[in-house]
Amino acid sequence: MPVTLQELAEAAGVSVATVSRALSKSSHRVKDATQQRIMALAQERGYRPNLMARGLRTEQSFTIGMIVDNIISPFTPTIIRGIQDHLAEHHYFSIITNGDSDPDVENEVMHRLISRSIDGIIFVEPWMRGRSPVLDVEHKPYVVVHRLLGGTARHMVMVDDQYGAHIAVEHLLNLGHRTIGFINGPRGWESAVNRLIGYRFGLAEHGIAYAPALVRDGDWELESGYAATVALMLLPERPTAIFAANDLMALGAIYAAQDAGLQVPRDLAVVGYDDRELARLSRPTITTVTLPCYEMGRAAATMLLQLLGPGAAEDAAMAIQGTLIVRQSSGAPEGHRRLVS
Amino acid sequence: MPVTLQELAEAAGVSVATVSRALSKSSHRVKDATQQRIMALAQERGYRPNLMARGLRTEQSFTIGMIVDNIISPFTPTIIRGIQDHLAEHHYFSIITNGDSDPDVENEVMHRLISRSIDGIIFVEPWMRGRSPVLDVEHKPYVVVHRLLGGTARHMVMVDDQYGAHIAVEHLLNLGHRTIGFINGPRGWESAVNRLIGYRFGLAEHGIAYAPALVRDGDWELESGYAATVALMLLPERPTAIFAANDLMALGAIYAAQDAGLQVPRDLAVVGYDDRELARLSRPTITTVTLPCYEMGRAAATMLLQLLGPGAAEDAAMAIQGTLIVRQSSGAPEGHRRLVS
DNA sequence: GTGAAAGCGCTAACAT
DNA sequence: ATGTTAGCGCTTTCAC
Repeated sequence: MPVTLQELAEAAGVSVATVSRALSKSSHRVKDATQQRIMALAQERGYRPNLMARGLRTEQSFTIGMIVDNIISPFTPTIIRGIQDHLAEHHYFSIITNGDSDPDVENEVMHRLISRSIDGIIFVEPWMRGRSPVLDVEHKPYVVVHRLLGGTARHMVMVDDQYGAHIAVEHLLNLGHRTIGFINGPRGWESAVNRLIGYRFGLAEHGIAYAPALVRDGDWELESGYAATVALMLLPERPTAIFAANDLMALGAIYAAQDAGLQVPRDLAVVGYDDRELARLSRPTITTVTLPCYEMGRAAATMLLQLLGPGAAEDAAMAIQGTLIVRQSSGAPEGHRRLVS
Repeated sequence: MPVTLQELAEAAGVSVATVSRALSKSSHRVKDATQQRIMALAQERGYRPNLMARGLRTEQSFTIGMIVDNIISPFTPTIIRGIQDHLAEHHYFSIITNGDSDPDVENEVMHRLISRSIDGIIFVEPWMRGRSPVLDVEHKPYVVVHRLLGGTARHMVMVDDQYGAHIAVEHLLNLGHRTIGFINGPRGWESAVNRLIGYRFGLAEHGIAYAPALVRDGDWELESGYAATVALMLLPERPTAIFAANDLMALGAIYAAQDAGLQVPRDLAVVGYDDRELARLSRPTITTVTLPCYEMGRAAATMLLQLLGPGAAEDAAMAIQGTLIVRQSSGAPEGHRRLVS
């Protein structure tokens, strides 16, 4: 049977109140001698507070809920890890549940989490529209990470997609490319919109006119990258480089180029996005922009714990920047000097 | 403020005990009329039981702990998903923590989980040796999934690696191969030992003598698969097929073959293990044996909930079988992925 | 500086 | 069939 405060109190010859005070940094002070004695005793008997009892009393569980869309999805585990590492440093634990792309499931799960007296919630790629009336009413703070389909949340952490697309395109421009195809994600995705902005901004900076024909909408899958590349190769002014909005489509682009007898990067440079494992394994390896999942997770956890602390809860939206990882698939095109590594 | 039993009791004009009984299937019966009235009232006011309070009383939290080695690892999320899906069906939640390949961390985390009154624990690829004195003393049941470094646990769910290796080799034998190289994992890994047994058993079944020279130890990484293949190709009796103990090394084998001017599968057939994403993306796509992570997770959760229920807790060890996925690398006639839609 | 006592929301043994 | 009561382990006034 686990050791309780009462047992400690009897053994030390004091009251439970004193033991409680000695073990937690309470406002009331305890005489140093007794404090030492009690702490030694607790150590010796292996006392561990019953957190359910404490939570019942203090209305604080040191547990937060996480509603992820699906834990089996490429970026989610890394985001979770970022969250958990920060939580662990503050002695918080997390209960993770899947929302399964269903607002009803998310809603039900939210209630069940509240039922467990969690202190707050982090939504990872949720399907709800950014505001949760339920949580607002219950005064449970929440933070949204990575994706938000419409609406805005008061507290959120996103990727800086404009920046990411910008550095990708800039890399190709610095290599001397002037005709750069862009295989984007499907219309309607926030990240697709922002990556297009970043792409256009990069071109504009270098005084290159935007040509809509160079932009194709993929669906994030390899096949769509392949098809888009085939189409781009048929253009009168053939692109010498392609920026794909994710690594999967970039790999499709590479396969299409190879099937057309082109060599990557010699005949066609390719840059991806996400830095998935495949970008390190493919031949050639793929130059890509990292999705800063771990950092986003950490940022979200930091934000939530701040909300849990004292002080005003101001609205906050963070955008985390990825970095460019240069690999084999991008290279200086023939006749051009490599300007930046 | 959340609705409590007491509020419901006052509103219904009965005692809290009656409300409690009406809402939970207690052994004591409540008059149908009052029961209906109370349930309607609870529904109307959105009553949700405070699970911390209930847990404090019943010593049951309907929460289990999960200690995974690292949530960012290829198989873990799928195992977790399997566990969570089964738990959800029984209204259990799970608290997931990382053990980080460190028995001390695992131990500390275990204590902190107990402190939260979890009902049981599932270890996913743990570093502890199979038995936890702490949990045994606390009478907290636990199940180990997927990997166990030495020792045995009373309750565990593993992969049937002998079977997996067997069907892989059998596939190659059925294709007519007689000299089959085997790139295994490092010595000392349980799964490497078992996969070797499966390999040898497959050969023996077809009356083929075991040739130690055909077996190489890799370290699970792509490069080791590459190096092993280069070595195997130099043998006097060159293998016409290679079975690699994971997909990464299989990809290394394919690259080595390609660099040697050989075509896969025409000149060398390759079979992997795990069915990672890369097996579907590489060129050629890789024939492989699935690691039944989801099923293992489900089995583990089932086992644990059984332990939590009434009845004797017999020791149990399950081995789950994967299946063979035939793709291009072993010469599947119609295993080609469609690239253009 | 320490103790006594109340109570968080719930269930279960004991009454009626 | 329902009410009364005790208590799970803890924190926190309120006394002294």
